[in-house]
Amino acid sequence: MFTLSEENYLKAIYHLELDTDGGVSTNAIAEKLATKASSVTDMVKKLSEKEVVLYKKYKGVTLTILGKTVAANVVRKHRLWEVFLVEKLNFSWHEVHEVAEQLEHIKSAKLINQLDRFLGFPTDDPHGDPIPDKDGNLKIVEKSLLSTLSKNESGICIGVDDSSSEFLQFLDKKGITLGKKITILDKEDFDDSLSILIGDKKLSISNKIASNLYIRAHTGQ
Amino acid sequence: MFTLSEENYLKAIYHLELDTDGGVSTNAIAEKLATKASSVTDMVKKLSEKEVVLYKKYKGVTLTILGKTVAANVVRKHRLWEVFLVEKLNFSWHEVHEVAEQLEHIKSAKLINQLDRFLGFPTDDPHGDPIPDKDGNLKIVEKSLLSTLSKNESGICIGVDDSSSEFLQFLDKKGITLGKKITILDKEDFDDSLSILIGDKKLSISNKIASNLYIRAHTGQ
DNA sequence: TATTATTTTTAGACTTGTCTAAAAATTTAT
DNA sequence: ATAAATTTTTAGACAAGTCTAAAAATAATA
Repeated sequence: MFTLSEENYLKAIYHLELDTDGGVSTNAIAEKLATKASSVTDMVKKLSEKEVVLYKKYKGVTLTILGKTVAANVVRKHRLWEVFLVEKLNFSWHEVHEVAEQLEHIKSAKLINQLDRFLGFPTDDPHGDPIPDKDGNLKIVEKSLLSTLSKNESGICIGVDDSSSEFLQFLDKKGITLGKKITILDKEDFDDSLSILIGDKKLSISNKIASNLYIRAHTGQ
Repeated sequence: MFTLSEENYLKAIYHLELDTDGGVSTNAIAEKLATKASSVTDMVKKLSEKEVVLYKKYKGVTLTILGKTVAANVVRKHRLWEVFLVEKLNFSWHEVHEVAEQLEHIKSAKLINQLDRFLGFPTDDPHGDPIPDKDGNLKIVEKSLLSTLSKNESGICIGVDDSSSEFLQFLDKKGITLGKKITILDKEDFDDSLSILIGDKKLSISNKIASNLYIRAHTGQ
């Protein structure tokens, strides 16, 4: 069994490994968890003894198969609870993270299995992130950043990169939600801003926004 | 804000105060929390500084108004989650306690308000215990132990005193559930066992069982 | 490649919540 | 009312998880 703190470290390493090649650095973990590198070193030694990470001094950290399974399960719980909060308790997508951070540590296999069923076995959380299955496997979806599309290309908005409360509330204000079709009307060379069509509305967005929106290519018309 | 441990102490004191007159003893708290009296002394000093309990050395502990509010809120959360588990996730009443012990510590006012609404503002948990309202007030219901009824009296089963998994599973096996009408057919002087009619079934139960079942007097035929 | 800068680890300390063992207070019983 | 038994508190220790400051290793640069 793992403590709350251990679970948080495993989750952080899990997320960092997804966009790092090779081991994850002590500093990276410290930054993600808003803690100190020295604390990370201590914890990583403990996790290594528990055989959930591989650790060689000064050489970074990687999850073992076991560690990956544990971490994915925490992520699974986090995302299932987020779905619950939005679908059943009328939370907005920008309000769910903080509460899910707590709920993800509740220990009960039955609870999470029944919750999964109750929610209709969802595959994605409210931010468009995939929910790991019981074995920790992630569905991989072909996705591109909106900023990489060319003029006249279009696609379906399927996720966000930055899921901070501020960004999500900004999207709400602009009417940008998951599932909507977005078409690039124009790209401005000067500042890389975009003119887009979303639903039936025309909108101008900065490159920073476009670099935080994931799009699934819209095949056919 | 209170730590998980502090919340558990407050809850224990809250429950103990309900059936104790005067302050609650250090030993009683220790027993309820399966800890040592010396640990209780330490914690009680801390709670006293936080002004949630009144404490005089060797004289026992009582909750302040603030402490009572905090404790009642934890109990409220515990019982609302129990309703959720039974009503929405198909848990049996003997399975909910352990999970609710974890869920009761999740901190989010919106979560608990929305959960309450989602469940239809329930007034009782699956064991028949009342759910404190937002201000911590408990509905008081006139109830008697089944063992105190006389021959030919009857009432509705509305709760249990012992809510251990073992007892609840025993009740399941015998078909004794909340809401059922129970009539005393006979009382045996020798061992104080009872012959009862529950629904359309005749049953013989020991005094120990009857001393753990709460009954609401059934006025009128 | 020698030197500087950065990253990582170690050493020692602190907090929270717990424990054991012994001392002090209270209660019970003779 | 004094002695014995019980309860409660104190004192000191420990584990988990964190921190700061200093030392060691690695990486970057001149």
